[in-house]
Amino acid sequence: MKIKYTLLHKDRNTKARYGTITTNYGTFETPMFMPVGTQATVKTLDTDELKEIGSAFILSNTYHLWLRPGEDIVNRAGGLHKFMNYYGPILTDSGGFQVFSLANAKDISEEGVLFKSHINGEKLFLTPEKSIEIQNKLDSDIAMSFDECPPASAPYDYLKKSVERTVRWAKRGKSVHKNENQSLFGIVQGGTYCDLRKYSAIETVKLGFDGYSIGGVANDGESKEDMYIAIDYSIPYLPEDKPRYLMGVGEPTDLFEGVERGVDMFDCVLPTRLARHGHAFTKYGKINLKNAKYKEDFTSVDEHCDCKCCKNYTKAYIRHLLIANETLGQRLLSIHNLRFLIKIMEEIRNSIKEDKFVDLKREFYENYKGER
RNA sequence: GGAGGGAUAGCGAAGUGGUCAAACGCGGCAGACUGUAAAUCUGUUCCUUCGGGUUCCAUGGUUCAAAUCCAUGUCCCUCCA
Repeated sequence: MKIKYTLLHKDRNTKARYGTITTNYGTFETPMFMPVGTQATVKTLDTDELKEIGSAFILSNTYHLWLRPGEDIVNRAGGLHKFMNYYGPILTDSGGFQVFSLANAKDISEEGVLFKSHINGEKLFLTPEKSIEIQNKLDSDIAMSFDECPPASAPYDYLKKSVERTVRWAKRGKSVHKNENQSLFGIVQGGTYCDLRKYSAIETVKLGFDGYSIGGVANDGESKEDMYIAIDYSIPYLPEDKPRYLMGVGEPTDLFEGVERGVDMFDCVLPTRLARHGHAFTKYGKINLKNAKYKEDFTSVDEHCDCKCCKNYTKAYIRHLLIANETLGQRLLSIHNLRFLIKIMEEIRNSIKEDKFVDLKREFYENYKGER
């Protein structure tokens, strides 16, 4: 079946909303944060651990799985869930972001995008139709339309052409989407331009998708303000009865800002990447566990956290693991950072239900400062 | 006892008359990271009141100039007896 979004409560003071998404793997509350598992794995975690920290949807990536191991292998394995042993909902990104992020993917035409494989340099051509076909075979619960994700610094004229083409790509992708067990989302682009966001949203919504994403907001040194503007320019044109997904975001404060503006779904590599690089989110801000000041700090990473890293280990131990290049350190911090964001979302949902989102946000910001 | 090789910044290791406060690696200290080409990348690492000061085992010497050449000493390594 397709996913079903149910709007259950609108916050009295902001555009924040509480709802549920029903999937083949159960019903999950929104707003939600989705861990990223590009290559059919949330780096360093196994699927039991994902369940333990309360993850619902996780992401995977069309481009990466297309290259390796290939969508046919995943398909013959019985689909992505079975292949990776994750029996929860999975969303696959279309490869659109890779058009932007891979240095070798520069040849963009109406037909599609010419990539040079980052693995072996092989020339590969990805089209909107191909992306959807691959995602059909991967058998994710939500497929994303193939979009171009240009940097916000791109000139207006380019962004305009790109947005128009992305709408045409969305239409082409939708026309070949056959998997009745899979939902399909459209993506709103348009940088920080009000008219482009409006055009992109209205035209994409006309095509009729199961949900709508706001893309191109976390690129290329773009400022926070630009991100918030892009959301504000897009949301008014999205239907209330479909989920809104802010792609590639974010930091703890970004989640609050997004929810406040009416976003239901978020994903970001940051919690896991920061973890692998030794950084942890805490109630009082981000900390770098590799810093010498934690050498003899025998307290937990975040005393307010209920994850197994914080319940069982000390900063000094985690630091030792990181410095000694032991992967357990990266694993434990990944678990913590993901749990931190997922727990924020739990608190956010509860606050919306009681119309206290503004209070929760204020309280969070009062505590969450820079480095501690 | 004989023959030879070596001692360079926290460690390893280049450099064999001036362009050397001394390559490079590791270690140390910090920073970046937002739909993951990312267990990655960047900066920094003798002292300094930022003018400069003091270094390449020690001492003495040659030279306008020495980590680099010479002498002596100390310590280390290899081989032969």
